[in-house]
Amino acid sequence: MNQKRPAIAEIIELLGKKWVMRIIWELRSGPLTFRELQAACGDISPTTLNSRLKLLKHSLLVENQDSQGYGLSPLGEELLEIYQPLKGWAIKWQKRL
Amino acid sequence: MNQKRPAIAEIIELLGKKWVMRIIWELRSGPLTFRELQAACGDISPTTLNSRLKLLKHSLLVENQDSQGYGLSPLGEELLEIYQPLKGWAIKWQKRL
DNA sequence: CGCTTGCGCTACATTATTTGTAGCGCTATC
DNA sequence: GATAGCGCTACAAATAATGTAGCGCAAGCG
Repeated sequence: MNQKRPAIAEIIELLGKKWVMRIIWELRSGPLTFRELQAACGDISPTTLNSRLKLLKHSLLVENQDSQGYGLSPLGEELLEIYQPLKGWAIKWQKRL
Repeated sequence: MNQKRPAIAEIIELLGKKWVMRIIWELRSGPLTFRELQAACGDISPTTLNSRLKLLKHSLLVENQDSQGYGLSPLGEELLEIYQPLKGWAIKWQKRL
C-alpha cells in the first residue's frame, strides 16, 4: 500500500524541499531545541521550521528526543553518513566555481 | 574572493532547490534534450526547467553537450557518484515508512 | 522556394510556498 | 504572582513554481 513511485524519486523529492537537508545537517552533532535549530539554520521562519519538522518526523528521519529537543533518528543518522563524502567534494567544487 | 559561507552550506542550498537533484538524477545515463528532460522529470514546466538549467550550468554541474542537449559535467558525474549509496538506502527507508 | 515539423525557450497570469512579525499558552524559577 | 524562555501558531506580504500558449529558428521535403 506504500510506493506509487520509486523510492529514489521519493527521497529525492523529500530532500529537494527547502531546508530539509539543512536541518538534517545541523542536527549532525546531537539534538537541538526548536529555537536552537532555528538559529542554526540562520533564522528560518518558525512556520517553515515547524512544517519541515513535521515532515521529517513523519518520514522517520527526525524524532523528538525527550526534553533535548529534536534529534536524528537511526535512519536519519544513516542518511547523514551517506552524505559525508559530500563535505570533501563540496570544497573542491567551490574552488572551481 | 569566493566563499562567504562554508562550501557544504552552499551545496546544500543548491541541492535543496526544487528539481535540482532530480535533473541531475535524470541525466545519469547520458545527455538529454530540453524536451526529453522535461518529460523525464514528469512534465516540469519549461520556465522552471530553464531556470534550473541556467543555475546548474552556472554551478558547473551540467553543460551543453553540443547537439546532444544537456549532460552532466565531470563535476556533475562526481556528485552523482556520491549519491549512489542513496539508491539502496532509499529502498530500505521506504519499506519502513 | 514555400511548407511543415520539432526544437529550445519565453511571456504571463494563476496558484502554491516561504517569509517575517507578533504573540499565545505553558512550564519553571524566583 | 511576576518574569523569562520555550514550542509553536496566525496571518498578511513576498517570492517561487506552474500551466498554457506560442515565438523564432533550423532542418527536411516537395
